[in-house]
Amino acid sequence: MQKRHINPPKKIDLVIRAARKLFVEKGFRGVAIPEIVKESGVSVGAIYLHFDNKEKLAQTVYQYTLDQFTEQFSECLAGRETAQDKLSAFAELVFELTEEDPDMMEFMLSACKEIRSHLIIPLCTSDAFTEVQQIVKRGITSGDIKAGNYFLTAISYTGVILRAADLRLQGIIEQPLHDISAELIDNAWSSISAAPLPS
Amino acid sequence: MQKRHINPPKKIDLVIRAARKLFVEKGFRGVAIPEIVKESGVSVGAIYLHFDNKEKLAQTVYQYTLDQFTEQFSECLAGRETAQDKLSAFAELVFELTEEDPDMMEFMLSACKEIRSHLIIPLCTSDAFTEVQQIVKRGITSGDIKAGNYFLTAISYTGVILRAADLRLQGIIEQPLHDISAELIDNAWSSISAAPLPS
DNA sequence: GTCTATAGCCCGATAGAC
DNA sequence: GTCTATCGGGCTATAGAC
Repeated sequence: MQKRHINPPKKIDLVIRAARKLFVEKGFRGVAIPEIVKESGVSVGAIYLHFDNKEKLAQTVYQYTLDQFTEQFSECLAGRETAQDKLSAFAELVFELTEEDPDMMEFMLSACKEIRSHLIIPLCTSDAFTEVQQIVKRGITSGDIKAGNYFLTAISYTGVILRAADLRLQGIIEQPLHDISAELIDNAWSSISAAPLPS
Repeated sequence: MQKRHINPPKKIDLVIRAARKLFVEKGFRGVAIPEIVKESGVSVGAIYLHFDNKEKLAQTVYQYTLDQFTEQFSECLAGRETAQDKLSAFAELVFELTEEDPDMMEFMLSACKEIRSHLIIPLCTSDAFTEVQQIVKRGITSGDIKAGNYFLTAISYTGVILRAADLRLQGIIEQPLHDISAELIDNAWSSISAAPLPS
């Protein structure tokens, strides 16, 4: 759908990564351009050559992050057949990214809220999240997932998963999510499953 | 525990309310003191007489908001007996506040994340949220709620509820939460309930 | 294309009259 | 206690050398 490349030329990529890291640490308005210069090694002039302004830069960071997530989610879905398996794949990806690339995850979940542009796509209408909604929709049709408003069902599942990721990113959950993912995924699935789980 | 009053003298209250509204709209760093002056009708000097600096003001707003929520939650619990009823009361309060006092709810959920003070209490260790955890803990003991880590169980329930509130505040959910609260509360409870629901 | 230097603006916090 | 006026600092974005 979007034309952006996941691997843009090196310098731009450096700027995006550095900006994302700093946005997560200090918030969009808390980061000054000179800091991005220091973190990325790219000069002010070069940054403004590639991005119209700070806001545009942040939007690019957001789109870059969304694309990254969507691509990884697509890969994770390979070989997953049932709705339950596909949703588990979503949860596992979220948990893995939370541990391995916390900047990315935190930016996706909350740092981006500071960018108040009207043009920005809300997370839950992004490709990966609409795909989750479609998985749920088909799961309802096939009888695996309880009947109901598919959007509400989808956010119930993702609500459990994303809240855990959020609390882990804030340092409130101290264990790696991998250690507790089974319990969380079980809770999330229970919230939307059609049949009671066999004990 | 804390000594703050819920109803401080009028002028301070005006400043807190105005600041919270603006923080939600534009973020902590996006709000200039002169704007708070205009919104509250209280002058710069008066603001700095009562609050050491902008950061302290934000912390006061946060504590004020938490106290407000805790007090209302306590009232809502009156007459609720079972764990399920008590958690429903939590959910209903969140939904009601999301509709009736969106500034308060949005500030509590996310605007406060911008205040990076080390002294700030995370939401889920605040009085109201630790109370939810205790409700869950007792529910596990009594057999109403499935066995497991009580903290993870609590965040699973609240995850469903808070995500719905968040999406409503962002305008992504278009119906008033009251219209869909039954389905959401059912999903949240299913995620942690010990027994399968009777169909 | 890439850099440094700086113009121009706005903000937080204070000083000092009332 | 409350106000207005203002200072000093730090920011974004640009200008202009290389």
